[in-house]
Amino acid sequence: MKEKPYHHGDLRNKLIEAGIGLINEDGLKGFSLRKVAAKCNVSHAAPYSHFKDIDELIYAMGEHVTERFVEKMRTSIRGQENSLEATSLLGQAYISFFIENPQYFQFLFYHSGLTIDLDNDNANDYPPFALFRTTAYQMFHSIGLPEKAYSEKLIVLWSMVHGIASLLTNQGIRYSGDWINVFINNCIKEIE
Amino acid sequence: MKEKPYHHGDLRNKLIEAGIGLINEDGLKGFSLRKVAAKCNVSHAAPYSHFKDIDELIYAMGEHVTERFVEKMRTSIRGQENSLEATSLLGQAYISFFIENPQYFQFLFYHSGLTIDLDNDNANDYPPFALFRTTAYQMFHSIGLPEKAYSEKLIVLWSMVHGIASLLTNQGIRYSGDWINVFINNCIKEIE
DNA sequence: TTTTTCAACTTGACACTGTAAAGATTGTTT
DNA sequence: AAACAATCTTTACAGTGTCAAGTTGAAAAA
Repeated sequence: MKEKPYHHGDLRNKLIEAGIGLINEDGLKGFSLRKVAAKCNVSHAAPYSHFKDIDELIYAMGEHVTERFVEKMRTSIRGQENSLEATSLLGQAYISFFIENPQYFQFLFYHSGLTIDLDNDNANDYPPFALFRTTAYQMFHSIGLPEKAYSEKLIVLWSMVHGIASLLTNQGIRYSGDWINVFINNCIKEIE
Repeated sequence: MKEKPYHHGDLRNKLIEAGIGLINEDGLKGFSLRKVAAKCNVSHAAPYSHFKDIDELIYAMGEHVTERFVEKMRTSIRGQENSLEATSLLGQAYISFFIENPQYFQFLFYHSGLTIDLDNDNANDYPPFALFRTTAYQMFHSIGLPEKAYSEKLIVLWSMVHGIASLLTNQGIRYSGDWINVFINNCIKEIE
């Protein structure tokens, strides 16, 4: 509705959606620009009207997935007043998102070209991380943690959640389903 | 010395070494079977005498890198009697290995095709993990942790170390150098 | 010694990939 | 109506993995 660029509809957005769909179907290895174009019934060079190269399409797909990702995190803490509980819920949402979409972890963090700056607390940074930080900081405040330790404790917490997601979504690593709860429980313990 | 297959020397091993070298130089994106063959002064189809396809070469490269990886972990605890200290050292070696070779994390865990079974304590599993488990279990014993909690605590510990390595070696994530020590210190705290 | 054998390697081909250049299409602007 | 500009197609090229057929040469068999 925003932009109807041409007689074929809004190809740009359709390419992004088709690209994400292709990753869900064929995985990262089977991904190709020409397949995405074919999925949209356009010629193989049509994407070049909207993206400089394949990496720019992949980046746009990454932004799109990130939006869904942060949206899931947001809804997971909607109406939650207790910041300790909220931090735990965010961690669970973080992990659940990648368990529900196992392809996305590798895609987001190793292919999409996104950049995260862990040093600047207020830079234009990665929304999921910013959300996690805001909530965690409230929690740190509520439990009386000295402000000096905030950023350190935050990174440790996040790396733990991130590491769990990494292990659980790694294609080569097998585990029984119950590990998820084990992780989350330990995550909560770590927070307290 | 073991096997001199043919008049061109032991191509199989040279392909593996050249492949690892190529990843160090051009990164994972620039990797190709034909480049590896060219690096060995051999025709583009020659690798097929030693590997069924490119994935089999990559897997062999993964095994080779894993050997170096576990070797570094082993030497890091050589002569160390204190199991708590040893566990900490293993964690540091784990992280250091990937900081020294930033390409290897993504390669090992997302391209090499290695498989890890977190459920079986005595399966023919991933050597770095097996080493970490053995040492951590000794440490658990020494601090009097109930045996029932061993495997849980182990996975939590490892996912933390793994998550730190993941974040610190991610190309898109920027951080100031000091985070490494912050992580390690917190890791030690978590172990105690 | 001569011959046979056979794994290791080369050559050539194929389908597929990303991408660039040039041309065609069509809505918008002048 | 004419010019424009954005969107899409066609064509082309270098690079990729992989297969099939041919070549080589060292070691085994005669």
